Amino acid sequence: MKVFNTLTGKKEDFVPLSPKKVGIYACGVTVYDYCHLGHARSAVVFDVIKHYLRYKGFDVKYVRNFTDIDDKIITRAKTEGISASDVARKYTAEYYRDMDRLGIARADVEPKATEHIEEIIDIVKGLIDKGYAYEVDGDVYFEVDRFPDYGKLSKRDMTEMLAGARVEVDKRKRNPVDFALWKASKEGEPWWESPWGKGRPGWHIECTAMSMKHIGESIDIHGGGADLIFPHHENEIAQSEAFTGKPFVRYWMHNGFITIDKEKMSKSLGNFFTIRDILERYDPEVVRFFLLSTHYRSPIEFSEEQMKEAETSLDRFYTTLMRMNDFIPATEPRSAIAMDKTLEDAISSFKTRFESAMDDDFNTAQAIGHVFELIKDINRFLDSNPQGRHTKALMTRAGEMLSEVGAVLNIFTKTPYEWYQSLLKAKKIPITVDGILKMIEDRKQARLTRDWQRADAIRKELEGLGILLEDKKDRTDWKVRIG
RNA sequence: GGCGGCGUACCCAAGUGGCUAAGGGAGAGGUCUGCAAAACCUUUAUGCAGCGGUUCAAAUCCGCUCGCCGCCUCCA
Repeated sequence: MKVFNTLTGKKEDFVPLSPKKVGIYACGVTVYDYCHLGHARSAVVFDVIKHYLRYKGFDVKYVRNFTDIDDKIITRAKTEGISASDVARKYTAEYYRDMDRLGIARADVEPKATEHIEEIIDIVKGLIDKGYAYEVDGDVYFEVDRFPDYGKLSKRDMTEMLAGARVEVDKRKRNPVDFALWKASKEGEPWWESPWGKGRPGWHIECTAMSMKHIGESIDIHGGGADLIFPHHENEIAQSEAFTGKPFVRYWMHNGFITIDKEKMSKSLGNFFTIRDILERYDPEVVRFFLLSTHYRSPIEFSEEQMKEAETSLDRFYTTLMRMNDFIPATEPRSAIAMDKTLEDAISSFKTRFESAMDDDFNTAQAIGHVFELIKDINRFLDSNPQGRHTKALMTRAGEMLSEVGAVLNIFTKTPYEWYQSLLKAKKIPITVDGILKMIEDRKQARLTRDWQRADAIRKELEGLGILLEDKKDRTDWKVRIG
């Protein structure tokens, strides 16, 4: 397995610290507002990575944190007129609401900064004792000059950074790039007792404390959005390695951004869509498919058109699945045996192809491509009008394989019926399944009497609502129109 | 200004040294169908931003140029 490591800038063989065990720490969210699509991408990507590592037989411990104390939370508390902890509680609940709807499973541990104040204080103390940090007026700063490797992740030189620094220089810092480990609390702000007085943790230190507590001093994979590389992850390395003297992370993994009109989707630009906005219009599976149809490190352009294409692709998948399902119960076990060497080969090699795509730095885009190659082979085979026990076995095998792969990617997991039902809901189509079935029945009567005009009128009426009918040999199926 | 990334067909998107450049969408033609839809078949890049170079061999490596984006401030 190869994994792209931000630290070395290369794809490397994946070798965990202890064989068959993997510790992953992914930076979660600061709970001060609703999550947008960018948060969804990170969550989906690391969720799939976790699933795939388990699929490969690793014993995975996946930790995803919440930053529940921070400047932005405090600011938000003021504007909403509630306490900082209420802000954190509220948006943590909203986070779960969105992620649950997106089908993102809970991490094994979901630690919160405020539940690790003791550990944080211990590390800050340790860093002061070791001479890596200093206290000024109740604030504690990490002294970047004391850590020669500083900049190794984001590949920057401290002296150059100073030249281009847009940061306002805090005179109390020994070096403008020094960053806060602990902040003295101002009047009215939340605080915890510490050796340096009342205060709260800085942003970066919580991840050091929580990853060490829940995984260990060295972890296999640490991930997050690419915007966390600097300063957040750079600072984490400095703190953690200064504190333990050990390498902090073996593989740093960062997902790319979502863009709109080629620009990064972000709060500050205001060009973002919240997860719930998008789920108003699209099925969660469509969102996941959209996010996985591009490699995790590349930027993804968000647009209605892209979402429609994702929906269309999924529809192709489920249409084929419906054909496969149709076939299975309809077959008489005694009828002639049909063989299709091409399909057999495609099925046999499918898992290998899927795995080699995923082994190559979790290339979900290619893996999905392989799924559609198989879909094409299945359709071709089904078009050849096969019969018999052997065919049935092939379809069953193909179906099992698709659902196994689907479980890893967390797409392709519905039944076709569930897919159309949820499209009905996502597109807010004003007719129930029973209503549709009733009209199909009426049309069937019309067709029996060869009343084509009436039959076509019913088809038209449903089409107006966004429902398409497909006449099969023995019945009529309905679908939701895409686009 | 420093650092990093990207530029593959009409659109999206894999592929990073060697068989016919995956897959999806869109378009055109066809098969099938009461009509449709779906599916399938054919078709749409002798070429991978441009120009040079390395190599028996490059979309893939190197250099330059152009264009776009990101990070350097909170950010997934």
